Amino acid sequence: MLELAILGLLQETPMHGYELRKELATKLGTIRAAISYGTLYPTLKRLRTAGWITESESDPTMIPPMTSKRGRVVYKITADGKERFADLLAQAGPETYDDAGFGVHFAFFSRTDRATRLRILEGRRRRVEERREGLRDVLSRAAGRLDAYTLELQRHGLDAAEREVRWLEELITNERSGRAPAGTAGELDIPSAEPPPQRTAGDASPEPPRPHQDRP
Amino acid sequence: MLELAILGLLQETPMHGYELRKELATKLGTIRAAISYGTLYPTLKRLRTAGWITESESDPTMIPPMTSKRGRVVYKITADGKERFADLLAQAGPETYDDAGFGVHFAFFSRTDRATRLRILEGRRRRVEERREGLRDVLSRAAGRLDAYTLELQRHGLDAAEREVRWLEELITNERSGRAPAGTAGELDIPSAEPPPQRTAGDASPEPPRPHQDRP
DNA sequence: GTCCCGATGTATCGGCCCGATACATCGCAA
DNA sequence: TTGCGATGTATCGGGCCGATACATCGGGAC
Repeated sequence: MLELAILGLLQETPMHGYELRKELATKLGTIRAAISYGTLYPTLKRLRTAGWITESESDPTMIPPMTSKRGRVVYKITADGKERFADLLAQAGPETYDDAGFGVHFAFFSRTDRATRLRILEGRRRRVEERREGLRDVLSRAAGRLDAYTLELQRHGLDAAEREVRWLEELITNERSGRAPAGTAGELDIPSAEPPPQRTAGDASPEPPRPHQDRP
Repeated sequence: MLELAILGLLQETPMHGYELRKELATKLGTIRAAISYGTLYPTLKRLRTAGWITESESDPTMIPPMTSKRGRVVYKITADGKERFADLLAQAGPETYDDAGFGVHFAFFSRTDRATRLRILEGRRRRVEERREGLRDVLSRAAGRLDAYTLELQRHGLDAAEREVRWLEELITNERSGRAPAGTAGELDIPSAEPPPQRTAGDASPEPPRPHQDRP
């Protein structure tokens, strides 16, 4: 999951680790507070070994605020890396629908075609609905077995789940209303051995989402 | 964190692994869907090594639905384990206030004294408030730098954070109104080298929480 | 009758990710 | 000039996960 996020950010511009961490924190602020260096650097090494990115010493004269010759390593995405990024964006496994996975995918929706966006949104919705049903079951059937605090926790969780389903519903409606994407509401998971044509960048998402009513 | 949860459940009644996993799933349904066996069994082994629990082959004649002589291992908490559980419940580190840590602690609030409950509730509130402020900052200052989908994600996250703060506020008010716990609202983190007197079980939480308005 | 399937049950392995820690430099203010 | 906070790279032990393997039990399909 982190792999996808890193590739996505490096697609915009090359960066060194520290910078990357900060960008990651603001882009994924909802998902995780800040990525640990104990995660970041090993992951970067892994990506480098795989050939998705390159490491290089930064040219000291190019960085205005830093005149030093210290070892700042700048990471840059490769052509293979861009391909990999596109693959990861388009393909959706089970881990695409948990909190972290969905968040990362969603954060890069502006680089995802509408069909994939819908597929992921609906997959996530299904996941949250299941969670919601589970909580409802517990609250109705096992209510007597649990103490008041545990029940309160479940209630709060149920509330959050219901709210997220509604949010997803709005987003899905929005996506569809842009223009109906060929298929009707029936069959949503096309086998899709091939990811969509993948034009290099900045083609998708003509209209932005605005499903949230502004709170005063 | 899992350690606390296991000790807490085994305090109620001895269990074997499979059962434990199911109980864990219903008790912590909001926190994590279901604990992995790849986590559960190593953790149980760790707890056994530490002396907090004992493993024993179940007496086949005692289990009504199962007449077999198969190797079902029943885990039981020890006296040391109960002490350990009380310690973990009372002491709160930084990890007590993240999603998972807070959830587990909250789930066992009925076995926690009021002072500790308040301390944890307020610590969690502070944590969520920080998160909320961070999201507000991003939404106001860095709005231009981010695409519409990323912003929508932040908005949804901010909404959830605001909602949780309100929830915590209600819970805190509730706790306080039960009876004012000696100290005023000023100093909340007593050094507390010793956990509260620890009467073996079933003493805390005279009145249950009901901060949630019933939705129809 | 028997055959297979889903629930029950225990256990390991590779891998991701985290917090703690160590170390070094830069700009700035006391 | 001293020292502190931000910047910057990196490793280590350990928790937790998903995938996998293996075995038994009760019951329904055939």
